[in-house]
Amino acid sequence: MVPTAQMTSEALSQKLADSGLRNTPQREIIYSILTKKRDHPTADEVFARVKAEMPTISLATVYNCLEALVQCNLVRQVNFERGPTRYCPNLHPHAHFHDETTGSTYDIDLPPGLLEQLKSQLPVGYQASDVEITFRGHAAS
Amino acid sequence: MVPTAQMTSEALSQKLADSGLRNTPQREIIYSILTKKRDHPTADEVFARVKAEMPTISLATVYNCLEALVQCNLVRQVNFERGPTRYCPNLHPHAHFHDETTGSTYDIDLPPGLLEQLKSQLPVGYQASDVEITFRGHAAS
DNA sequence: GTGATAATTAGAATAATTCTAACAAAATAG
DNA sequence: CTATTTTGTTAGAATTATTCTAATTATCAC
Repeated sequence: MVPTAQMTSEALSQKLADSGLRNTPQREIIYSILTKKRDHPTADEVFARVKAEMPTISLATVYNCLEALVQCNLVRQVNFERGPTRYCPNLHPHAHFHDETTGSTYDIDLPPGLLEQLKSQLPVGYQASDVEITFRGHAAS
Repeated sequence: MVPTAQMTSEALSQKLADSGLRNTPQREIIYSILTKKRDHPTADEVFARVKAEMPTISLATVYNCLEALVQCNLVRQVNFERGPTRYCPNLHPHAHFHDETTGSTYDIDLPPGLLEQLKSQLPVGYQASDVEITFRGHAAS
């Protein structure tokens, strides 16, 4: 996987401000946790990780901060079969692969134009703003 | 949409038996409700519809029966962004389109081989048994 | 600094689903 | 065909993930 550059505190603040939101220590830590280990953690898992650095944080704040990061397009929510929502800081269009044995989620890069190609195959009158592709199976690696 | 032939009571019983399950009046009514109006109802919506015909049925039974129909591969579960699970008797491989304005879900037929083509593009070591494609947007019709 | 606005927090509330235990129906054994 | 076992249904409690509420705290604009 290509390591993505860490966003500066200022860039994060700017992104938040663009959506009318403020930066806070909680939001910053949570965003850094998501970029540090891109394993699609749930809110509970994020809560556990952030508590190590900021023991007084509450689960409600974790949910609120994650929502703020989703609002300002720094993080995407990933859902799989009514399991808890997972959070993904990979903003490039990509699909997800769900390993049925381990429960792990992997990002899958898609050939450029594939999503547009899929959208173009919709029947007349269907205008898709987004396409979500999820693979389910077993990953060898 | 292509109207699909109604399955006979015997065929339903056979399908259930194949998975070691019995047929019951509840399972039969619920399956008929799903095939009658293929609008991807939630368990609650199925409950409301079945109560018209069988007022004494319980919501737990609706969940149990839907699960039985899923077990014997007569019905598929469809999930969208942590909303309640929806039930779909369309067994042909297909995608779903979620209308953001109405909340309706539509089946989208896919060109034959497209799912296999997608699976073949996975990195080495990723073996997908299933691919799920969900479009989100606005349907004109 | 002061008032307004926004964010955090703890705990209560909610929604969808699953579990539990009791009862009923159906299949199987004697 | 009756007894026994198995399976299915039911009502209500429990669970899980998430959201809401109200109080407190922090930050911003002046």
